[in-house]
Amino acid sequence: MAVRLKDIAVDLGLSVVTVSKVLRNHPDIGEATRKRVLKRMKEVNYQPNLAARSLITGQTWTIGIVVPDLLHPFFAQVVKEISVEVREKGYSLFISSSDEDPALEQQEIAQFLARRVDVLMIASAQKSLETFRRIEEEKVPYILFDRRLQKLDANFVGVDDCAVGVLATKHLIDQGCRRIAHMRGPEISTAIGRLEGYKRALAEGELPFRGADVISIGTSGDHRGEPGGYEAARKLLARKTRPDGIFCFNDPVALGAMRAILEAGLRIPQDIAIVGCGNLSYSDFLRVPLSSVDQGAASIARAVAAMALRLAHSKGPRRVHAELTSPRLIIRASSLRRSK
Amino acid sequence: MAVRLKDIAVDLGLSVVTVSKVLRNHPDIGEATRKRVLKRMKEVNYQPNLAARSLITGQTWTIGIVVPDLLHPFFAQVVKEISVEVREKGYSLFISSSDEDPALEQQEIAQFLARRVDVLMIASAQKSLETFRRIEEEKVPYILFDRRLQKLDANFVGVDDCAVGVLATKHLIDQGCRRIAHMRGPEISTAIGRLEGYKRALAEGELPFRGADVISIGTSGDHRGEPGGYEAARKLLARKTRPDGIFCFNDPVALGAMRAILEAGLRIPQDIAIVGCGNLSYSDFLRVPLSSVDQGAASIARAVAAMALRLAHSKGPRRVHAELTSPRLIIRASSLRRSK
DNA sequence: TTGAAAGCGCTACCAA
DNA sequence: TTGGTAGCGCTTTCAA
Repeated sequence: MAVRLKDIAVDLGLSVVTVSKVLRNHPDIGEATRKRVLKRMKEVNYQPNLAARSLITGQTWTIGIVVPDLLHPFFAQVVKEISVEVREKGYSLFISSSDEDPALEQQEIAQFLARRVDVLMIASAQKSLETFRRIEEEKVPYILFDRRLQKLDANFVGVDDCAVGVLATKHLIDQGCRRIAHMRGPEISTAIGRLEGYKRALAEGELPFRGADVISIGTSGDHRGEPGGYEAARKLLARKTRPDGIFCFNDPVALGAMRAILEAGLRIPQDIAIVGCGNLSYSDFLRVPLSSVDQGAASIARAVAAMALRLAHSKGPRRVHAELTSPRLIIRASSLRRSK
Repeated sequence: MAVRLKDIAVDLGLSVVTVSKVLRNHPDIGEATRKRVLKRMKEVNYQPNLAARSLITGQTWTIGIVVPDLLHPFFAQVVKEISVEVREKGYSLFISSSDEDPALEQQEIAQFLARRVDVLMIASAQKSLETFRRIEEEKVPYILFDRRLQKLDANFVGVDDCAVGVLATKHLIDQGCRRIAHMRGPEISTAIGRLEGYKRALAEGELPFRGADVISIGTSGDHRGEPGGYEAARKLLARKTRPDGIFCFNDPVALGAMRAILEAGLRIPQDIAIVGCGNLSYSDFLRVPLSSVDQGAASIARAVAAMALRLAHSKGPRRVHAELTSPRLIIRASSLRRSK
């Protein structure tokens, strides 16, 4: 049905090989022949069958990306930017949203491996290394982004989560907060890093670290965090001494916390200052505009894409590489207690 | 490098054909042989080379989806849900975010056609029919969603945009608004339909339609609409008589409008009531929680996926089919002037 | 500069 | 029930 190399070859009285060479810009082809072939290709709107090509070359010019939740603006933006970057180089992008389910994620990765993607990009919900060992067996290069696994020495691109925690917490200290709580995320690297940064900033600010001031918002996905933040804040407010600042794992959690605080008749930031993370698109328009640490989705995406293209073209064993990007604090009303 | 059918066949002293038949659950295979083969496949973790299979069968088990902006929550959700639906049936999803650029979109569609996707799903930014004629030439089934083109008789799934306009406008009338403005979107079917619904609701409510009350927010992408809404509202407010209700093409536009209105010292909804469309995730947490028409992204996604699976499996010429889903109004403070 | 032959990994068809 | 043969559309190698 579709036009094949052979059809063009027959039309022009040439061999398939010659036409194939023109297609791939092979140098030893006469100028006249090349022009004739290209002209004919245009005329019949020839599209090479990429499956046939892949079968021989072993390259598919496809990349697979797995994110825990495409609805999360951070991941949506990363995927969008990556799609632009790799398209320019002729790659197509397979997408999968794993819904934070390790089993589903594993299944999708297996699917992508079966499709012989040239590179895999994964913001993983895995707890074990099994899946990655499998990928390594297949010798398909892969890049983790946003989240990494302890004990797994793999390519990685993500924000410096410890710096996120420091930035947010130090800012709250600068704003005069003296009892800062932290609503931490689940047991993944991002939450662990941000907690680490929180502790470090407290230490630098000579404030005591109290284990009770760290409250967990459960194990469900990121953007499901609003109810989690609400519950956590209610618990904090029920205590004898309440915090005067809260660093929230992410923005949805911060929204939930804000809701509970406002409901309790307290003021933000005067009674409790809030900083989130993620810099949600519409943070400016909230009841109290939300201060937030921006992870720089665009620069992460660019770094992932660049690394992927490097990996796709390099042959043989590759050295593992990790890239940390710098977060940026966006100060809004929810944490601004002092005019400068 | 990777395990092939042939390797398994040799290991077990069988022919490639027999192993291939086991792989595909072909009936005429002895139970004993089948078990041996399956066992070995597990052992060596066999993954069939899908490119080789596609080359013969002509099916790739891939679907291509093109959206104008993946960062837009509506499209992110649609893609996410579709990815879940089609994955269950063994399909993988190619994604592309066209950035509302018809040329880029066309290029990506061409890429997907070259990859011989089994179905295409497009929320299109095209103005002309050329691209679609090309797709039809290739006989690849395609589905438009969210937006459709006049004069193009194609498969379509989307919300009933006229109903969106009616729902929003009628609600404003019910809330006592008597001079309702409409901030309309660019020249695409969604904006045209919503405007149509606006007019219809006015007529039903026996309110006059005034051309001047329809104000355009420019041609840039959906989510870029906040500045557009702000500008449009400023213009409306500068007039001698201002509206007491505004139906906005989408939520970002509504946010912009709200900003301008609050800045001008007016109250929402007492002075001006607002209804948007899209039901942004965090509408509840806005300065004034925003009433909005929900397009039902999930049900649109399911309908698109179901239609795609039908098309992928049906042979020969297919009848074109259009499916309209019903919008739902989510009432929040921005339009609630009367308690019931 | 051009092309014949071989083959990528798999499936379709038909014979044993 | 099993398997030989042919071939999907293309690239690779090497000879002309």
